[in-house]
Amino acid sequence: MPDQTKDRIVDAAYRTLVKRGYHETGMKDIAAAAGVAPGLAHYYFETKEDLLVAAIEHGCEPLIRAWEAAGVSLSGPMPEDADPMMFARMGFELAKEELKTYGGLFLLTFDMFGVGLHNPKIATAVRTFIEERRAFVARITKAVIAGMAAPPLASADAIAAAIWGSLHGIYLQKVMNPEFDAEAAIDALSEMTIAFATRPRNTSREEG
Amino acid sequence: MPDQTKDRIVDAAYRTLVKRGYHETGMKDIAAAAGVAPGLAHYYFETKEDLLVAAIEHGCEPLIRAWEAAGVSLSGPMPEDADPMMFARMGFELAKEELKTYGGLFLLTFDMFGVGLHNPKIATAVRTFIEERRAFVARITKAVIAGMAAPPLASADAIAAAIWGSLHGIYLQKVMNPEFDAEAAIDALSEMTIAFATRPRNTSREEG
DNA sequence: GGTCTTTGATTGAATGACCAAACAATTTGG
DNA sequence: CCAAATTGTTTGGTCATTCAATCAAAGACC
Repeated sequence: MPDQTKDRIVDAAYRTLVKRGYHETGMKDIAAAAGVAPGLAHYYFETKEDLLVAAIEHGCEPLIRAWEAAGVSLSGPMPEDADPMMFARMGFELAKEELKTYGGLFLLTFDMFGVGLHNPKIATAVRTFIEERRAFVARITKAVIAGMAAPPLASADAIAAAIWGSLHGIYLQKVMNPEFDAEAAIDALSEMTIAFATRPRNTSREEG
Repeated sequence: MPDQTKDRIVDAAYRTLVKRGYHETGMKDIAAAAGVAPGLAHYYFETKEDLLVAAIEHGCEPLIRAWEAAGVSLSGPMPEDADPMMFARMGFELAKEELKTYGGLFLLTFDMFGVGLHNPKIATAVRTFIEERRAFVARITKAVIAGMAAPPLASADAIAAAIWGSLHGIYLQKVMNPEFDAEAAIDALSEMTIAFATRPRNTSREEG
């Protein structure tokens, strides 16, 4: 029952951290939620920080599995045969879906960002978290650009950073205010992005 | 010397909070940085939270003054005579400038977001902070849309939310990793946005 | 098969430190 | 002389982490 216990602790940590936030939940709270003595949390995780990143990874699992069920892997390459524009459209649709289904995860993610601002261990976790996902968007972006009639001035990486950033800026607004219409914002982003990707060659060029 | 002292405390709070973060700085640290007894911080600010929002407002002042020097006020209306596209372009340029000049402010802002996730008083401060700035972007967006040959499907508010979100998503990446090329990302966002705003009428329409 | 030993899991209390806020006392300035 | 400003300590509580002690199960030895 040892591994199972560890999982129980991580799951309890996830639920408690989502509900109360990193700085507002103590190790005791997590241990209590897992039905376990306070000391045991430290037996499996040296520090509270380690438990936070474990909780986030735990929370991301279903989301990553959803993506792979849709035929995309976070770290793997793009399927050669598929239409990259289809992935882009699907990405925006999935983003809307995720926000509805995994709201707690986004809450915890922004909490982690906040902690990472002044906590070196969490900061490196945040950096790899961001880079991994941004690189994923960049892969799709690159494929889309390859098929554009009028290729953009900006690099695929820069565009990917803007798109990933926009999605997370929208998530932020939603997390801070549940009344906020995140779907409309993602639709707007989708409209702009897709219009840009499918514009005809003769459009007048702009300089940044 | 009473008001002056209060300002000294707010300024010390701003500097300390930027350097060490909300949860890592104590009232004593702030008081010490202001060269003042610990109790005095509580004399002027009931709670640490109040001091945080005061520090943020203090940090935003130069930025707002810079905008007004450029002829725009955060809360006021758009100037009737000016070209809205010019404001849009200028906005992106100013965003790049701000990130270079007021990096500490953005750090503290994201810290505030993180605190606001589970702190009601800060949460309302964050919501008005976001709404104020998003409304500002929406005003420009509305004016730009009015001049578009092919008006968008999305509402001005939704587009503004996507653009404001994108900027802050880019700020986030920069704050979490100083190596990140935020200027390139803002240029990419600018290119996409302006291309979308200036596209000709006959572009094929997309559905979200 | 029955004791002895080891190992890892688990407990719950103790440690040591920190901090926001409250407060009583002192100073300053008008 | 009074009120506002300022001090520095006290209070009351929290929290991550440590640690010695218990427990259960699995071998090892006879």
